[in-house]
Amino acid sequence: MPELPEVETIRLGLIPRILNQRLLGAHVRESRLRWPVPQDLNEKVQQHTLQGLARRGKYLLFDLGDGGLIIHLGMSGSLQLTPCEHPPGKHEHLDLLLENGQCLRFCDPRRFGAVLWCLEPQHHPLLAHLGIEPLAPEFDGQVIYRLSRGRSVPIKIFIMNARLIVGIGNIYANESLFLAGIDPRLPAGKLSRKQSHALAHAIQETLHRAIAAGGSSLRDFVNEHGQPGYFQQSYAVYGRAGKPCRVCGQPLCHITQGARSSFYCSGCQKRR
DNA sequence: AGAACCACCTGGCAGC
DNA sequence: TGCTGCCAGGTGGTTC
Repeated sequence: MPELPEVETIRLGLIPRILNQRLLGAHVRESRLRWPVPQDLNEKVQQHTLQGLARRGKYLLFDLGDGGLIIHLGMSGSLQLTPCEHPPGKHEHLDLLLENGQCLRFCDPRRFGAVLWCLEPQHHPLLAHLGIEPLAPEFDGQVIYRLSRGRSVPIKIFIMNARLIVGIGNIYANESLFLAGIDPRLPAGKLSRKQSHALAHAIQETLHRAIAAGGSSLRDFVNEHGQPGYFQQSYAVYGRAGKPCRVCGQPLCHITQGARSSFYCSGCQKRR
């Protein structure tokens, strides 16, 4: 599933290719996404110029000057630049038609994603309650320590809560906690200052590494060129239940937290 | 306010 | 080989 590094990779890849392009319209083939795609999307975007592409958490914000698009890739979404005449596949639900003859094609087999129009995307209700960006300079151990006081939820659930910290999905939550040497079951409020700093550092390190590697966390993820990413090959714990820890050799554990799989090493990751 | 749980969706895969 | 049924997972919403 596209996590923050994948979304950032897509954003960085698209910027030089679509910025300052005029939109000739939008072609919607399937409007039933997480929320319905606006019926009049074609009229909304027509003749607008793509002036910017920002990101908030995993939301991509396309600045069209007078309004903008909010796109979320959900769990299986991707965006590809492709010639307009290229026939769309089964799950390629909509095209944004560019003046250069290409289209930005939105594909999402599971339809958990979203394509919305908004006059002021930065102020959309969906973005209003989002927490701190883990890649922002002000994100550090002090922030984690302060946010986690008085909270009893397991630390893994805590770092995946987008109202507190945005963009950390299941895979990178598992990887970050391993790198920080923290047991995913540890109540957030029990985190020491030292652990908070280790965790902040581990989260940033994990995300930066994934972005540098081209960012991918799902077999069917493709970037804006249609190439698969390769970060999934270097997971330390995710999906490796029963296999030996790459650090200490102990078999890795698998538990369920908040209806999601957690993977950890009981030797390397401590509860205090 | 915080925590727990549910709904949405479909490709992929295990089991028969 | 083909069918059934379960799982994964981000996020907003509901319930406790």
